[in-house]
Amino acid sequence: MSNIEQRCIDAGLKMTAPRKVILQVLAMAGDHPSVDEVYARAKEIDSSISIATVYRTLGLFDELGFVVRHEFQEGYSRYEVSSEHHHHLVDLETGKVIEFKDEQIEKLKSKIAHDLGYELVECRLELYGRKIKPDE
Amino acid sequence: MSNIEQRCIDAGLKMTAPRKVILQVLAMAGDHPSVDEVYARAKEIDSSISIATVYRTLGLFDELGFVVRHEFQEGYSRYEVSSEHHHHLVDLETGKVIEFKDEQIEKLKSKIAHDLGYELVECRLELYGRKIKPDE
DNA sequence: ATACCTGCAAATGGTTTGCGAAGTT
DNA sequence: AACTTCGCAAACCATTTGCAGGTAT
Repeated sequence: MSNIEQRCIDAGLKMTAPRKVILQVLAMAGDHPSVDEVYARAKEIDSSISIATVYRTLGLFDELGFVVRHEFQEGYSRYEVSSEHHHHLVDLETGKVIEFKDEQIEKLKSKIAHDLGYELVECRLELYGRKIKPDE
Repeated sequence: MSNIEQRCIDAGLKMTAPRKVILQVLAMAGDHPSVDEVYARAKEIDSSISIATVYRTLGLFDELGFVVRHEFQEGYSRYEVSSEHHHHLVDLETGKVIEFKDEQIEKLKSKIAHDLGYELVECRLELYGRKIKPDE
């Protein structure tokens, strides 16, 4: 039984077939799939699943903190299994999402908020860039 | 004639009544109004204006770089007259948007992108926080 | 005159939701 | 049995768009 599955049970959720399928999809996902992608992957396991359930389940998992919902500048949401705090760089040409972590940025963010008289609660930091090719 | 109005003419845009009204609204706005807010303010000047025109005009001004479109985590867009590069801190309690600039952050962003093999093209940096009250 | 613009209303598209049926505990 | 959860289809809602009439240049 997966880590999240146990946490679902602890949270009092019923372990239904669709949820197990979505959990399985998330466990296998090393990327940042959109709802449609999660739906497509889930359907390969059980074609009877409904996209409404995918939306509901991902929303639920987000509320419970099992996944993180991102809205990069694409017009739809992507989800990732939550892990250590990090930010993202989006490849403007391929759409590929790269994760990064930077201690200096973390400190700077808090400091800036503080200097403005605010306690930093959350933040969104996304870099959008183009891959540098050695030969140009 | 406003600065942007001149730039519209230079860009070859026809200076129609609706555009002048929206320009006037933007010139008066010191904040980050949503489309609905721009629409409401514009209607006070000329009630015949259509929200489709507000959407079209703001989209056009955004393309031309006269305004900047933001999508804070609210489910709709806000616009601001473009000025010097800066980022935003959103007050989670009031929704108020505070602008800030930080040279260190700018350098760090580029460095991070570079270290990942990318040229930084654009970025989104939003802080969300709660005001620190002296008595707590 | 002729592009370009506008208002209106309909369409879009991702996301949410009401409902009755089905599943979990 | 009691309460969730599901699939389906309809509803939502911000935004976009087709169209036919209007307007700046």
